[in-house]
Amino acid sequence: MPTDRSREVYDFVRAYTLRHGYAPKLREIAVHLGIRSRGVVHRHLRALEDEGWLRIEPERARGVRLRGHAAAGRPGQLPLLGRIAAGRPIEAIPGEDEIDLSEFFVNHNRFVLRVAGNSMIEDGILDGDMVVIEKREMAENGEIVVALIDGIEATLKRLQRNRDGSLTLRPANSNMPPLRYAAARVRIQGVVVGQFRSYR
Amino acid sequence: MPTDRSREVYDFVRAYTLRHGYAPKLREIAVHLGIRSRGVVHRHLRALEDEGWLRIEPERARGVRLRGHAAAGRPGQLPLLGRIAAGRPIEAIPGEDEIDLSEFFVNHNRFVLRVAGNSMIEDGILDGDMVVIEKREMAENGEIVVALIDGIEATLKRLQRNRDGSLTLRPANSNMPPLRYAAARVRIQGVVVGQFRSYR
DNA sequence: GCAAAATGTTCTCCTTTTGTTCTCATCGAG
DNA sequence: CTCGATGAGAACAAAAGGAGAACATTTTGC
Repeated sequence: MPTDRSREVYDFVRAYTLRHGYAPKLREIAVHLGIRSRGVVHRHLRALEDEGWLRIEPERARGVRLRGHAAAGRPGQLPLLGRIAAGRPIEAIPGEDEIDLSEFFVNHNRFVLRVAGNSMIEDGILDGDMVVIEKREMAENGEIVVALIDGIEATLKRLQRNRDGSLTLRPANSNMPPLRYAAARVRIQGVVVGQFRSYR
Repeated sequence: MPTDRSREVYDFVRAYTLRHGYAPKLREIAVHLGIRSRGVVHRHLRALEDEGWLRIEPERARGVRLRGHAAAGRPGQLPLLGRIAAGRPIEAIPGEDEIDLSEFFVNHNRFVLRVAGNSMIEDGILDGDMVVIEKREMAENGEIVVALIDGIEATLKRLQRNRDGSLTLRPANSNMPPLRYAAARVRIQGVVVGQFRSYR
């Protein structure tokens, strides 16, 4: 959040909007904060917009829109426009016009790993990608896990539990063989819950 | 940790940050520790920064950022633990112990598309993935773009500009042929700047 | 529909607050 | 005594915050 005063502006806009169903005017914001100048308020709103907290419809009275009411006002939201595919322009998806990234990334027990190597390439996890790991010791069949083998070697593989209690770790790469281990040799460190990649 | 007093500073900064979502001002830290001088607090913060416990954004009010695991729990930030690969346990990456997601995702001119189809599968973009698009009309050679063809068909392809001015749109899928169009038929709507995927 | 009022926007000028950098003083341990 | 840690406080640059004028556009009142 930009600054103290901007935060107060945001809090008021948010409270007002939730109560009335529409945004306050600059003057109303100003009065509430004891500011005489609408220009000052506008500057605060602009700062908030730059950091993604809200959107301003230009020249419109009450033209301030909160970004995503669900996320308790945290940034991390992007408009979800629609599907792209072969055929027709981008369609807006009705009822799903915004995607809350924070819900996905705001973590309880998560961290990021940068992936090296191509062992999971057929699952779309490429060299250099970031994977979001949720720290836990248990994992279910078919989940992609960070497994520590013999306490010295950590890998990213898909987990398969065998009937005899042993574990098979399957790479997603036809050139690499699945590896089977006694349960005692493998310690699950976490499970992949997300992945992302930056193109620049 | 540098010294006892620095530890007290750090503890307060951490507690304050986790509770409020933003860092305290130097003055607030000083009051809490019974110090009269902001300069003293600044010296402690500098010492903590030198040892990697936090980061100071210069000249910024509330510009102290916790680093590493301390930051976990704040939206937009996840600890970046290190690389995972074949061989040895997770290594911490020195100097890169934190990744700011909000900087990447929260942006003025971006939106998300859900990808349908497998035309970019060899670039690791799978059916159902989300791609982050930055709205712009220009794109450079080799960038992955959202292209609108003849005003009716939007696709995700890698852009190649040919010498004669025409454009080639290359799928990342050996089963699909590259398509060549006159420049007039193609309108770039945006460029892929990121991608992510949720595993549940 | 039209004019007046209100609203949003941009600007410049100003004060206060904050972070930053100093120097100097104190105190305790080795 | 010397050194390091700590504090006080002054001085300064930058950021944060505000006032108000001027203007364009929208909204409102009739």
